[in-house]
Amino acid sequence: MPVGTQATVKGLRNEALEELGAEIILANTYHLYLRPGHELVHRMGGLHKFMSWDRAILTDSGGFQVFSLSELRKIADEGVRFRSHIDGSEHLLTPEKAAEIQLALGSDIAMVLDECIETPAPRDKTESALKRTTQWARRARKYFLEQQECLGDLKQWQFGIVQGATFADLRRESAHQLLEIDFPGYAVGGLAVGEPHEVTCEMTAEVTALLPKERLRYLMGVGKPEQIAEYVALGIDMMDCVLPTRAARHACLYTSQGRVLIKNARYAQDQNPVDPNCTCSVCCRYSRAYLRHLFATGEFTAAVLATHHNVHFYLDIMRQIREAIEFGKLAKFSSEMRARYAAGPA
RNA sequence: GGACGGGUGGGUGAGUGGCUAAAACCAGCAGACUGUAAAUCUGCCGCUCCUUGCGGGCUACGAAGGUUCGAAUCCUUCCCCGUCCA
Repeated sequence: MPVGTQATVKGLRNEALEELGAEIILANTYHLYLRPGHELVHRMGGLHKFMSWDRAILTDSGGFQVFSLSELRKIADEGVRFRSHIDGSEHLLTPEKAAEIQLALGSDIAMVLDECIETPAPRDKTESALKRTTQWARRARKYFLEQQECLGDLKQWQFGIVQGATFADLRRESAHQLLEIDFPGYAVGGLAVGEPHEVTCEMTAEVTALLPKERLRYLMGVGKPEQIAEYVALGIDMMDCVLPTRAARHACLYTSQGRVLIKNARYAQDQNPVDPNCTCSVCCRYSRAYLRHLFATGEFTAAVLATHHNVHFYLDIMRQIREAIEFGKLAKFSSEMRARYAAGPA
């Protein structure tokens, strides 16, 4: 899932996303609540209409902002009190409020508010964050079901989020508690935020072992190209990551041959496409030398083209994974990807 | 011809006796980025040597001399550039 925090995937028009085959994108509750405001979006006919995107949208709850904006918020059992990073105003985000905002936005999948903490984290801190996340999930679910009752047939799905940092038993406990609450889909949160990749995999495996295969299992905020197939092999169905879009803006291109840091002087006269094996419209038309020049001169087309390529590359990885699964070759594909990226920049 | 002002590292531009191989910014080179406060952030950026150290040597603030223990900073002469006056 390409990430479009502010109701846009940075650097791409929706036409491009459609052409690239994106079926679902992410948007963010906290950010859209602050600006332009969920009520405004609701009045404009909902997020899909507002941003002119009729494919699926998943809205993150603001739980990640508990982690990333840690200096601007205070957590209590009631919810999270944020000081706006835009104008300093204070806002209380409760599990109910986060659900309400997402209902107003009208996303297809809403996430419950969770407390995402850094890893590694001490056990007592993890336990209290986990306890709170479960309580919040319960409250969010209750609110959501009441609204559903009250408003009739709601198409939106609500997902719970497993926490527990790097403690296997706490991860299992979290999963069990969420299963008890009963969600149509489950996410694994609070990973890839500091711990080694092997630990990310271990924790993911602990959780997917407990979550039902018939329901969607979503690993939040991952990953690097070479890690994606591994997560799928562990039972993950959905992922989102800012890496393809952010790295693109920072001149890092992902290719079939590894990373290409396109600003490097070595590409100044390179007439080859970014990735000779890529079929995206950027690789079909432009050279490495030209892309490097666009970055060197600070043209925003640089970011546009790079983002287009990277998102194509990521979505193509997913297409290849589906194909590999059909042919029973997922493990082989996964190890090939790891080998390709082991060497570092191409 | 005269009166002022000014010449600093690839660029812009601080510095007006020692803490200055010389601020800051830009350019250049390299790196990081994982539910986006990110078109962001970090490191290097005169040459050279080694035992790679808050190490040694050399060169450097228009040029050449001088004063001083010590000069980008003070003095002298010269050369450039800008503005104004004739």
